[in-house]
Amino acid sequence: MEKLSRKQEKALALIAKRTREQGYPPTLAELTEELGAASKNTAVKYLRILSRKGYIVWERNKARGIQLTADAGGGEVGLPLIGAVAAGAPLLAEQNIERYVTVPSCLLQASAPHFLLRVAGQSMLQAGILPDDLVVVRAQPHAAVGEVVVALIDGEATVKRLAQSADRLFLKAENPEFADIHPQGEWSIQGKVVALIREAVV
Amino acid sequence: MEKLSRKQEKALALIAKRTREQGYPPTLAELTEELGAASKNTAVKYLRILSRKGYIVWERNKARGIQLTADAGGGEVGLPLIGAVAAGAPLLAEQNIERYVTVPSCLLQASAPHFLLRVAGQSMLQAGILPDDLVVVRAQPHAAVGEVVVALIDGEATVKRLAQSADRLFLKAENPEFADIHPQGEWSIQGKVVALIREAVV
DNA sequence: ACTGAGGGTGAAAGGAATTTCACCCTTTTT
DNA sequence: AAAAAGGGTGAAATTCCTTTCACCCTCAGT
Repeated sequence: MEKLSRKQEKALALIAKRTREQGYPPTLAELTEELGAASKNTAVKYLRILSRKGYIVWERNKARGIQLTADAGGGEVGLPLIGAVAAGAPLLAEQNIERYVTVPSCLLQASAPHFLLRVAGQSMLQAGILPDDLVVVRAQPHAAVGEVVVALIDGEATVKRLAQSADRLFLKAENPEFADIHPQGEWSIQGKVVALIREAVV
Repeated sequence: MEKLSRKQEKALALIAKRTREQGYPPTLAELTEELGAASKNTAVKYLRILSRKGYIVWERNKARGIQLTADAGGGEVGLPLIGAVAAGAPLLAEQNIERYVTVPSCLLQASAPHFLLRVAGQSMLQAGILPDDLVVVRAQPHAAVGEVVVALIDGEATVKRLAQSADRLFLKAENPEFADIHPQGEWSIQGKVVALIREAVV
C-alpha cells in the first residue's frame, strides 16, 4: 500500500479517532477544524488522497460518507461466529452463523475472508488454546504443515495442528492425552487460525 | 435497562447492522426505508424511544448523529494499550499508552475502566497465557484470591495469579519453572485480567 | 524554467439530512 | 370512558454537508 506523508497520516489518525470515540466519522467541517485548517477544501483534498491510496472508502454526496478500510489500522470488522455446524451445509452457510462479533482488524490478514469459531475440548491445551476460546480463522482450503488449522471431519469442525507423515497429512492435537487424527473418509481444511480471543479468563 | 418492543428491537438491530457493515450509522431517510416506513417521522420516534431507554446516544442536529451505547450489543470500545511502563508514573498515565486497540465490548465488564497489557515471558503458560498475548484488564485495586491479576512491583507490570498464604497475599506463576513472588517492598494490584487477545497464532 | 504534487484559502451553490407541524389509528393502562 | 403510549403518514422549513471554482504558495524532479 502506498505510503502516507506525515500530514496525511495525521488526517487518517484523526478520522480513526473520531470514528472510534464517537461511533461515526467526522464531517468535512469537523475534519477541517481538527486539522487546524481554514478551508473545507483542504479536508476534501486529504480525503481524495487517502481514498486514492486505499486507506478509506469515500462515498461522495453522503454526509460522513467516510469508511476506514480494514488496512487502515485501528479499524474493526464484524466477523461471523460459527455456531453449531449443520450437517452437510458448508461451514460459512448462513444457518451456521450464530452472531456477529466485532474484531479489531489488526488481528486479520489483509482483506481475506475470516470467521470465528468457538473451541470445544482441551485438545489444544499445550498451544495455549483453551475450551470456549474464540479462534479467528482465515478461510482458506490449504495450509502449511505445522500451522494450526480448522478442519471439517464428518461434518464436525475441529481445531488441530496440521502434520505430515510420509506421504499424507494428518491432524495432531497439542495435548498428550489426545491421539492424532488420521482422517479416513472425506475431510477438508476450512482455514488457518490466525488469532485468538478469550472471553473469560479464570 | 428498560425493555424494547419487537419493532424497537428491530430498529436497533438495523442501526447496529448498518453501523457495523458501513462504518457509520444510517440517516433518518435510510432508516425509514429499512424500517419499511413511509415517513421520516416514524424513524424519529423510534430514535426518541431508543435514546430515552438508553440504547443509543442521539445527537440532535447532526447528520447520522446516532451512537450505539456499549450495552446495545455488538458495540466496541477503544482501549489503551500500555507499553513500556515509565518508572514512577501511574500505569494509566498518558506517557505509558502505546496506542489504542478496538475491542468488542462483549469482552468487557459493564462500564468499568479497562486497559490492555502485552504479556512478557512464559510465566503463565499453564493458564493458556502466552508471551505477546494482549490481556484485557479491568482496572481495580483489589481482586479475589485465585484470580489472574496485573500487579505493579518495583515499577514493573506483571501478570500473575493472586494467591494467599496464612495471612498475606502473594503472586503465583502458572509455570513450574517460575517461583512464586512474595513481594518485599511496595506493590499494588492494578486490575484483574478478564479476557485475552492473541494476535499471532503459530 | 517548467511541471506536478502536496498543502492551503475563501466563498457560493446545490443537495442532504434533520426538525417540526398537524393529523391519523390501535392498544394498553388508569 | 378517557388518557397515555406505541406506531404511523406527509409536507414544509431550516439547518447541515458536500461540492466545485478560482487562486495562492512551496518544494522536488526534469
